[in-house]
Amino acid sequence: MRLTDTEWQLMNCLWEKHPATARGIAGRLPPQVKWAYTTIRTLLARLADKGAVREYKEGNTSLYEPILTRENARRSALMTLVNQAFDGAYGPLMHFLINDPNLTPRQRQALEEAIKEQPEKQGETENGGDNQ
Amino acid sequence: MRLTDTEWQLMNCLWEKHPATARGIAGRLPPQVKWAYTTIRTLLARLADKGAVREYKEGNTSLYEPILTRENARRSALMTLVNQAFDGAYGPLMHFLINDPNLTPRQRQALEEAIKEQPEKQGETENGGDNQ
DNA sequence: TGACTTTTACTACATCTGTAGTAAATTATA
DNA sequence: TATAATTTACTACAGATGTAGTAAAAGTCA
Repeated sequence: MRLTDTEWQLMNCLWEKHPATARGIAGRLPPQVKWAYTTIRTLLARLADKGAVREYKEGNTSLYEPILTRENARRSALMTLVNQAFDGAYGPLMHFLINDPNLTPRQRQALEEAIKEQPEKQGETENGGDNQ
Repeated sequence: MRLTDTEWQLMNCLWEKHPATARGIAGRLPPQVKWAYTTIRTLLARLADKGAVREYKEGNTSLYEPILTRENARRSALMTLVNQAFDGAYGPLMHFLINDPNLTPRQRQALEEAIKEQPEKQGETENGGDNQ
């Protein structure tokens, strides 16, 4: 399951608190995000189409609930990144992380330890059952 | 600079060897990827538009060369991921990594060390000058 | 109950992405 | 130097994404 930028924003709100109404989500979006109410509805409908959320009615009002877990969404986003940008292996990703300038020396050292025994080509597992 | 899926494929070829012709790139794409020659040209033109590659002529033939570095492309892809999926902080990402089932116990242990002194909210730096 | 406010159900529309096709110009080749 | 193969320069077009708008139905409140 791939999420778009806007879908991540909504899902982040939903994971934080659910079930939620469109209005409720609107209230918990980051302050810079100023979407029309109908925009939020449109995006939620698309998420429901994809099977990432479930929509049900309470009286006349729609409530939304995540089906896709945060865990799984993260896993597949990370796999996508690793596959496209890091040769499909965690090793290069970790190498990259240890060169990040805002790591502390101790963190860097610990990461180096982790990489030492990195087997070849981890993370090449091609999206098999990443949903739910 | 954001790259799309197809753009990553081309850039990966270009970083590996450049300058390169469209035909040459076609030859170095992964075998499952079977794009028409003109598709590759279209994508390269879009990359040139974005300023990710430079296109120049050798006689009648176009040669391409990356302008965006692999390093920077990786950095910004990682930042995007961290921002949208991991609360804008490396900590949760690392937590996630240590729970990956195909880590060795020693790696896991080393990563745990790295996380211990994780400062709050790293990686929240909002895409400021991530190009070039 | 009449007048707002909210919600729903649809529709809209520009841009971006994936994936070419065509015609004309250039280059290689028999 | 015809003919074939390659490259260029443009155009095309469907599906995904971002971002709403409108009209009608339902709910709320004076």
